[in-house]
Amino acid sequence: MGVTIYDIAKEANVGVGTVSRVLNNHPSVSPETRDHVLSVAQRMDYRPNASAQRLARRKSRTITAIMPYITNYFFVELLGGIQDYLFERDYDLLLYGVNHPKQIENYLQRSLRAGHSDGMLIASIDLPPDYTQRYLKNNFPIILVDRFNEHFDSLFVQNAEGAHTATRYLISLGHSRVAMITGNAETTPTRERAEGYRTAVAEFEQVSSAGIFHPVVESKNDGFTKDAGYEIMKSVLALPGDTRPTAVFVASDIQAFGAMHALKEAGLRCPEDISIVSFDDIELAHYYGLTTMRQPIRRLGVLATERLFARMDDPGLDPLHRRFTPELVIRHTAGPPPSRHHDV
Amino acid sequence: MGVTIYDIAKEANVGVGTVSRVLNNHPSVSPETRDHVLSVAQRMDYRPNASAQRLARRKSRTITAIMPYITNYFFVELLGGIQDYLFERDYDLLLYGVNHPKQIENYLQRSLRAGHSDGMLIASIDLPPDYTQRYLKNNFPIILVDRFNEHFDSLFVQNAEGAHTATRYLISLGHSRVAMITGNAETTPTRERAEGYRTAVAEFEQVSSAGIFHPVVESKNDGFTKDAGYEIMKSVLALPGDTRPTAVFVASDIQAFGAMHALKEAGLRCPEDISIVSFDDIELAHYYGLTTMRQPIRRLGVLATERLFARMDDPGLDPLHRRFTPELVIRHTAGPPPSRHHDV
DNA sequence: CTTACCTTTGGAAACGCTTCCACCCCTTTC
DNA sequence: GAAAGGGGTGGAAGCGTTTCCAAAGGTAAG
Repeated sequence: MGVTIYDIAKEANVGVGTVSRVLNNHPSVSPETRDHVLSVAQRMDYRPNASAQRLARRKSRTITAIMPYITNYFFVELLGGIQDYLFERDYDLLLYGVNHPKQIENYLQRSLRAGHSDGMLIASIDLPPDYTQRYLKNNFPIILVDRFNEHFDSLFVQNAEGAHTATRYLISLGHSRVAMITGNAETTPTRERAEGYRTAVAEFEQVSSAGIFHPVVESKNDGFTKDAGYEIMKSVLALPGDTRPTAVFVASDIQAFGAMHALKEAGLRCPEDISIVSFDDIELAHYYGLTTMRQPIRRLGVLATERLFARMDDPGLDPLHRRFTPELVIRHTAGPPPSRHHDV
Repeated sequence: MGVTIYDIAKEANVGVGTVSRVLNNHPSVSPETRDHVLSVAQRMDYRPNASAQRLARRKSRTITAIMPYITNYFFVELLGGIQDYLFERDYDLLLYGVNHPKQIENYLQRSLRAGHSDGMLIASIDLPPDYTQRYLKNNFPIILVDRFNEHFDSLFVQNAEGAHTATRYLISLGHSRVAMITGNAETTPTRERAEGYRTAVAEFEQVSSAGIFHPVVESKNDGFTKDAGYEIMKSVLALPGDTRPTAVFVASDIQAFGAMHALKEAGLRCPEDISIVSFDDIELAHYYGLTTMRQPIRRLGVLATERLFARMDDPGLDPLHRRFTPELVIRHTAGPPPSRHHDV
């Protein structure tokens, strides 16, 4: 049906080898032959067959990315970074967006087919152990983003350190009763950020924790939603007066939006009545004056892809584990606790 | 290097045809042969070669999606719909995200290679005329989303009608001096929505327009950003008192957020002092009580993909043009104009 | 004039699968 | 007992490239 290089070869009175060389800009072709073949190809509206090229080259010029559709901004930012890099390299991107955890296994399975793609980026997903083995065995180039695995290149932010910094900042403002609002209990970011929070609280004798609050029911997006933040903050506010925190570390900006809404509804002001520091620094955070921990998401995408190409070039590379320290961005949602505030 | 069906055939003492039939669940294989071949394949850790399959089948089981990274929410929602559908069908998604308009040409070029993908979804992008011809000539299955083209299936929202409804709603509340805030002038959604706005205003003698306001300088995302909304609203507020509108139709939720911020900064309340109706109904709109026109984005993604599969099955289908009417979602940012308000 | 080398070329083999055709053997039917 | 049919199988051909090898022709050196 389509025009093949054989058709071109016949029409141009040359061999298929020559046609192929012309089309691939191979140096050893005379200029006249090149021009002639090119003009014939154009005239016949030749379109190379991608599948045949992939098979013959044993390269797909495609990479796969697997990531959850969770927390939109993260996804879009990361993808933007990845695609910028791929565009330069003329690589295609095969995207597996995870809407439901059950899809992960299926996606990993598909990615295992030979010649499917030349490498893979896995973001915000814990790689199942059996697949760890299989990928290692095939020596398939894999980079983990926002997750750590000793066997693979991993780029991730230091959740615990970030949470620690955020909590210490609240304490440094004078708060002695703090709380944490976070996502579903068993998830990696929640676990790590809670750890940082606990450590910070434990460092100060005079500071006590009013608790770490999770969504009551397992909620979507690992619990990192505005609605979850709203509901959780309501239950925090329902605490008896003397056990109620004056400051809350919220594990994500998106939850912080919900939490602030609950505050407003309860007639409380932020930061005058309750201070909030959150995590992520999504675009809207700037807009709503959120004091938060910044993650360099787009940069993570670019660097991960860069590393993937390095590994595709040289699969023997030792796993590289690169941590990024989130940075405190001070805006207007955290201040001194009410008592002190009144002293001023 | 990898295990091929020839290796399996030899090991299992059968022909390659049989191996292929087993792996593809072809009916005419005896149960014993099937089990035996399957166990050999498993033992040898056989992984089919995707490129070879694509070449031999003349099908890639992949579809391409091209869309701008503009207005995050739209992108993510649409992609979610597309991927849900593809997952069921066991198809892969090749994503070309457009960060810069110059990339479009390159992406279209790549998609033109034979065997690259079985069909394509193009969202929020005007197809260049020369490519229209080329795709038509190849009879390549293409679906347009959020854009209209007579030659291809198109699914799109009725921007003009939506804008018309929004503006009429403001007028029905009693506003007689309204304005519109929108994106960069030459873009399709801006053009269409402005048209609906103009029509609505023209229908009422007693109503006058305070103008249609675009970003002063061309801004990113076609001008649909919070910052643009903020800046534009500031210039609207700078209008002399008697020419200042009491209601504004903002062409996107994201700009409305910025506009509301400008209002707040100027000490004005919404809707008491100035009413706002916007367009899109992104997730946050609900949260901030925005009265807006809802677009069924995710549904658009699902239906577009469904149609793409129908077309891949039968490329002879006549182009289908399906319009979706945006729906007015009344929340709390639009009310009667100040004068009337005081009368109450 | 011979040898050596370089540039350019043609074409076969390989990539790893699917599919079609021919064939075998076993039932069923008359 | 012969003919017809059908399930199961082997293997060749084909998908459309790339790449390697051999060879042709030309030029430079001896």
